[in-house]
Amino acid sequence: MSARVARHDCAPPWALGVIAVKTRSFVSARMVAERAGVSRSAVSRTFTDGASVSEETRRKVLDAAGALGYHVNHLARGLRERSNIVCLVVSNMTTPIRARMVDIMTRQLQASGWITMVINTETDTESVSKALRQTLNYRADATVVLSGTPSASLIEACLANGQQVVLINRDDRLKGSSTLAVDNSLAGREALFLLQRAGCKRLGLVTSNAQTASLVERERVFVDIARAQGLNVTVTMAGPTTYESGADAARRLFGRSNGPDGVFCVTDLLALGFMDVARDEFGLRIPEDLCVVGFDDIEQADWRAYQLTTFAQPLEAMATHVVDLLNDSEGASSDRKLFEPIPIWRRSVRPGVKTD
Amino acid sequence: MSARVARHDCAPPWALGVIAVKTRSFVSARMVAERAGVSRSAVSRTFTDGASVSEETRRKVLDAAGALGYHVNHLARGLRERSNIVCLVVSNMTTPIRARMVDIMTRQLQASGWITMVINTETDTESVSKALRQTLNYRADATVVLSGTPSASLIEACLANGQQVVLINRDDRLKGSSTLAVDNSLAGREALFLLQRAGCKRLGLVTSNAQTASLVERERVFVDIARAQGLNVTVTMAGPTTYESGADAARRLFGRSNGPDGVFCVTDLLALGFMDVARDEFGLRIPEDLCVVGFDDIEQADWRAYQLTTFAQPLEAMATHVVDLLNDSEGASSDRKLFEPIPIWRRSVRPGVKTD
DNA sequence: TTGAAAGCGGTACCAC
DNA sequence: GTGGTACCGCTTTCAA
Repeated sequence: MSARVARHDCAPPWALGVIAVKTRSFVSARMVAERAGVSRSAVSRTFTDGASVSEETRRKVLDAAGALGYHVNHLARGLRERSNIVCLVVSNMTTPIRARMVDIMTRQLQASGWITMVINTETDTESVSKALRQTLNYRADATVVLSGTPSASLIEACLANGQQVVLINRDDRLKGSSTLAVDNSLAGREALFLLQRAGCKRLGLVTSNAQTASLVERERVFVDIARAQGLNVTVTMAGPTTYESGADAARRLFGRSNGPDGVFCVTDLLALGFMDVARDEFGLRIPEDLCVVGFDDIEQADWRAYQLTTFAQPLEAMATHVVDLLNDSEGASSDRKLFEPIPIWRRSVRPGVKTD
Repeated sequence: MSARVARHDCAPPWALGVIAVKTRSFVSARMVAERAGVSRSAVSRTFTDGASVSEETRRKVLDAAGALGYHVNHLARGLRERSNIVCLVVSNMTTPIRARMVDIMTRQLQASGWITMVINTETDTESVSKALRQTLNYRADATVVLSGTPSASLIEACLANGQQVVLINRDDRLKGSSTLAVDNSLAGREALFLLQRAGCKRLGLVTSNAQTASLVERERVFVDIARAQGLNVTVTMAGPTTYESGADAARRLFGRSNGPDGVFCVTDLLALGFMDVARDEFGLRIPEDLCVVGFDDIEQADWRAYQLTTFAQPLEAMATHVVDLLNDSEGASSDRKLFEPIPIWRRSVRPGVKTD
């Protein structure tokens, strides 16, 4: 691990009154008790919710605590009870959608009294494993996996240790873990519908090589339904789930004759890169010559340069559900909840010719 | 706080061998010791770096630990020694630049053996206070403030409790805390130089109402130097540090006659909104009619729709410095390190007429 | 090398 | 209501 050496290079707490120089180290309940002239138990009770302390004692304790700068040690508390720690496992944190997920999750967890340990992982299993072990080391009460691909065995270790495990937008549906996901097939179906209604004839689909369950599902449904209707779909997979991959996809698709006039990009980031190249390098007008649908509704999709029609994930609702799950703990552990993506209408798809 | 009730609603560990049903709760060293037929001390030593265990014992312990799924309890360990926890205080996490900071910081901290607790705060002092108290509750060894405005008194509480405190890009230079910042005056100066070299005559500056030390400094230097040269600068402050504010700023600046032809936006996000409106709503060509310089070098600045000339913060180097600071702990606690922003040349500023 | 025992900071249970 | 005590899980002397 780390190569740090420093230990308690400072006066022990009980030397406090004597030395009084640069105290260092944390204040303990014992110190507060001494100063307040009460027992440690009294101090503990003062800071415990269902207490039973006289107003008098309470005040003395609070005064002493304030003067000393006392803070209850949750590490010690977590020794007997729950640690109140939630581990958030996430990869690709800089992606706008992921950043928002982390933002919303941490915010809601915090508001509900949890403390969040963020484990930032590469997508590969190895680094997730290392990370998850930390989860266990710190006795997290729960692990929430936003992304990355943890090995089933490790998740099982978390479960075996009594942790709650919540998987978001992933397929591995392990016994004992809760899963929440966005209804990707709905998005795929709806995307196709939007493009068809706009009168698009030559359909394209742009995806990444990440091949996440979510991505694959969106693609599958879009393509299947289209083909069932006798429509061909040109599928392009240009690289990771990035702006650049979207740009590359556009070059491939329009580099040959007869490019598509309606494209579903399984991610906004792909869509934005795709749009830029379609316009700049191939002179296509959006939505006149080309309609584009994305997924995620990242902030940039609303920027004037794009105005991308897309689907929003109900992130706040999803986070609320996670928090509820954790707070219940008993409540229906091994379930799967599906959230409906919300279509966001902007200008990258033509208004559509009503045919009713 | 939270309203959760559940306690150890499960068989005690020592019932394991007997009941063997849905074990739950964490495995302890004692259980490993029993199974391995050694003392608890032996188990502890096996997992301590400078151990002194016979190969035989070690193997027995590791076998038992593996079978039981044992993980050292860092909470208990942190009771006597350092907790190895670092608190990362951050606000506005969805902002691209902030997301990257969090990403890089967590990654490097992790790599160096630290575990990161993320405290997501509104920018207001109150919520930061609440958050920082958590820091103390969990006995974090250090607190790293990426953004938000913690009250000086709380920071002092952290310091008094022996925490290391590192402030990034903030001005509050408290005794005992380390500060790292980007050289904002250099950026302001350089931005002005770029615009002048491009032949811009009517200068503008777009900032936000956040009035961070960093933002103020960039503005101050840009404006001061320009005025010292007899050039006037129109300063616009449209709202928070967002894309929309940049857009609004453009509307204000170009809504009247004789708008600027060279603008320094103190943040990329402002710059991108500014560019979109300048082009779409006022028909200005960039860089022919209008030159724009930003700051941060967020990913979007490199997108084809923008190609913004800007300054990058050397985030990796900064994170490395933070980690070094934490690992040293002794090393020059109360210092301030300045990092040079790196100019990134793109196409939002004209090549510039050399005049040498 | 090993095991026993003390202590880290709290909370819960116990009499008083 | 209050203080004493046991115990949470670990590391660390200290003898053996």
